[in-house]
Amino acid sequence: MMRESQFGATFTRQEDVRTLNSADLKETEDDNTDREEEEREEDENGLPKKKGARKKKFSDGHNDRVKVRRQEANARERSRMHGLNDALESLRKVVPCYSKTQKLSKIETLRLAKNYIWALSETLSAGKRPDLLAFVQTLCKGLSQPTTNLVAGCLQLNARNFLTDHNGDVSFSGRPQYDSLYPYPNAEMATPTGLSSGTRDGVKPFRPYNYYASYESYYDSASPESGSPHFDGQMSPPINYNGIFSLKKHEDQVEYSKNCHYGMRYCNVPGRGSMYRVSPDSHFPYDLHPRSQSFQSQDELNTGFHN
DNA sequence: TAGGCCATCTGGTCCT
DNA sequence: AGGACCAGATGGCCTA
Repeated sequence: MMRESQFGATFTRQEDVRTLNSADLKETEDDNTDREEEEREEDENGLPKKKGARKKKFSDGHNDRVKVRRQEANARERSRMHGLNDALESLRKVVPCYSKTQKLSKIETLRLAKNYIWALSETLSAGKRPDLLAFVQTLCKGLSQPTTNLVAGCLQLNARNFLTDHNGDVSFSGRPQYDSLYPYPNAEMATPTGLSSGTRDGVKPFRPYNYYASYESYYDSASPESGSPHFDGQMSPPINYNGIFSLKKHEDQVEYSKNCHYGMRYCNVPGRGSMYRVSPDSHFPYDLHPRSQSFQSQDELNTGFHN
């Protein structure tokens, strides 16, 4: 069954030129090849009309060569597309949201990359430290809601979202992530190595939440009086390392780069020699890979933000 | 089940 | 002539 094309102009042409799948190919390829030089004339409706069965016969050897060339072209095309996908995968790893299990689609990856470049350019041209919310808004422009949620979720990664268990593994605490941006009144700040009682025992049930809408409402409501969130003077513009934003000082970024050439999932926990990982039974929806250094920086971020 | 995303096949066009 | 690139068609898989 022919799928209706959304482009009417090409549809009429495609009615006559049926695209063949691999199964069809075997049956009709020889026939199509034979018609290659068939002469045509127009009928009373101006449509091409077959003049007659003047098929040019090709040898089996020629037909075989045609088949082989087509197969080779298919292989090249596959290889080309794989190269394209590899490049896209590389791009996924450097845009501000990388998850191995919940991959961004191709189009969303390109959109996010474009926004990221734009946001960084704006930061550079402004010559001052960016407002995180404005940065996030730029980042999420034109993205689908799920992708916006994913990006927002990535940006809200917080040290207190991860608990170190007795094995040294790191699991998600289950605390709603929007707490990091919208703390409950009197919420305590957690330390990198532990949580206050209010976070672990008082876990609030996760509920659907529109991150982007919350960003917007917060941002829109910000006034000079209330003050949009600012970071303290030690913060740098948000820099992405394999999907995790960092506001750490530059020397720490350099240090991180030296230690983590292959991305955060290969970073060792200081003093333990094992890797951080998100517990499989965690409630965190993405298999993000927190790096040890991010613990302090994320708290710095939140401290600065909350203040 | 519909819709989104993806891989693959395919023929057309352009370039070397 | 042959390869690269492109876009349309198609079917499979997954998810809401």
